Amino acid sequence: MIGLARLSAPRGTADIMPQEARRWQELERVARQVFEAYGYGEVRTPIFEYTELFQRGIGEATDVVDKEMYTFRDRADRSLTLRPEGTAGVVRAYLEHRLDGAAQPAKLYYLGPMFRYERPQAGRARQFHQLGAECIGTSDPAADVEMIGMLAGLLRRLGLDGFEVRLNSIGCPRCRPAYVARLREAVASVVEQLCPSCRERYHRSPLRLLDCKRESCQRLTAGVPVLLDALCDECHGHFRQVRQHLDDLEIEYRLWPRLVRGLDYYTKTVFELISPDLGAQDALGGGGRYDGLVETLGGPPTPGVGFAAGMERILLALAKSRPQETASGIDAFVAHHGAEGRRAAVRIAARLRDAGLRVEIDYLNRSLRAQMKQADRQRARAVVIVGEDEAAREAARVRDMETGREQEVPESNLLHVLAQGGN
RNA sequence: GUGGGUGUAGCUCAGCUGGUCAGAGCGCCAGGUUGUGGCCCUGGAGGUCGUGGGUUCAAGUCCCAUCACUCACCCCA
Repeated sequence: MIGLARLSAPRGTADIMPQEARRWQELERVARQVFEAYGYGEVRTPIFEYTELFQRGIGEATDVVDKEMYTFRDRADRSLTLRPEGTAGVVRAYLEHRLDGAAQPAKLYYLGPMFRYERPQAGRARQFHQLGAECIGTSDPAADVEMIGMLAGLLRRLGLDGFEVRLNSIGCPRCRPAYVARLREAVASVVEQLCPSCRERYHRSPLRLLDCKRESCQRLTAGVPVLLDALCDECHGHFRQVRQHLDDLEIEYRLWPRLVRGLDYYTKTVFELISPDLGAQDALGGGGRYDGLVETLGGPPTPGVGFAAGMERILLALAKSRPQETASGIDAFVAHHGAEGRRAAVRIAARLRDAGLRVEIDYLNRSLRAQMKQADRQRARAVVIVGEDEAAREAARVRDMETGREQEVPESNLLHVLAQGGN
């Protein structure tokens, strides 16, 4: 029995206890509703995949693949990895189930745990949860906007509205290499003055030089060519249409020329939704277009676009922007006294529950006074009291906890009285 | 992986420069009310002072290590 003396959930994981779980259920319910409204169907893919899927899909040079994956070998020595994001698995399923041969585009959504080995902090955990959607098989700019609109709509529907939409285009394999070359050239003279991670980026993924948070780096790269000005005609046109659709839908956004993303598969449109209430990890969700991903994973050339949002972060932002709603109470508490009263109480509680009422009963044989206190704490609308006398008459006293009014009711009439919400 | 902060009762926290410092409030349980909640009063249960070493006559209190939590960097959801 090693380490069990401490008994705590592993670092970076958390239990979601009943009170909190209700908020999760509400989020899930609304999310499914929104997804269905947009014509998306749920897909449930495995929690783990072959490691290679993520290496190829997300990109070897990304931080996620390079140092954040939970990778292990199974008993047959296969390398498996707990999924660090949802898109790769969904695209894999799309290909495996030959959705490329079905009606296009395929519209899929998912919901569930993801895993990344990182140092936990506010809004960041090792096991966290994302909800997301993928629209595979169309390069229509309207699909890009559908993603942004769907996520923004979901957040607003939940009661969040302080978020900001940031938008950029990072081009395609036709225009990006030339830009990256120009960028490298422009930065070459100041490389030595950049922060250590930017010096690393300069070699591995120059685009990410653009969104370093350090002021010193920002200053050094201030005059660098702007990605948006370097797009090829196709990417430029696509981006123009994306903006047009956003305007048509009256979705406010800010152009964020330095927004790049940490996963290699993105092309053209990228976006993030930022919350002002979250601290350092302030992205509620983000996504973009990935026109090369399906092909990278072995399928036919197929465009796609998607997004993912952090469920913990949404809940966190919701908690900060909205006063805590009080949990609803139960319909009735059945209090009893004496052996016969207890028998009757057990029977009554079961019947009321069968009828769909939320009913509690004391199993600790406590004094009536203690049972009343318990009922009060659980915010019971009514208390059904059954003592020896009432049991003998096959009746019970019903006390309205709001008004304090009490009346004796025949057992056969209890459901009727309680269903009316008082007496 | 790097840096800062914090670890004392279920929760929020007091415990000054080492010597009744093991406490408070809330919560929980019971009683005050032989069968009746919210307010009030009384009592009770509950703590390896994160863990392991060390210094000292004496260590929540000082030192070292370690673990955990937390915030930030990095990265992202």
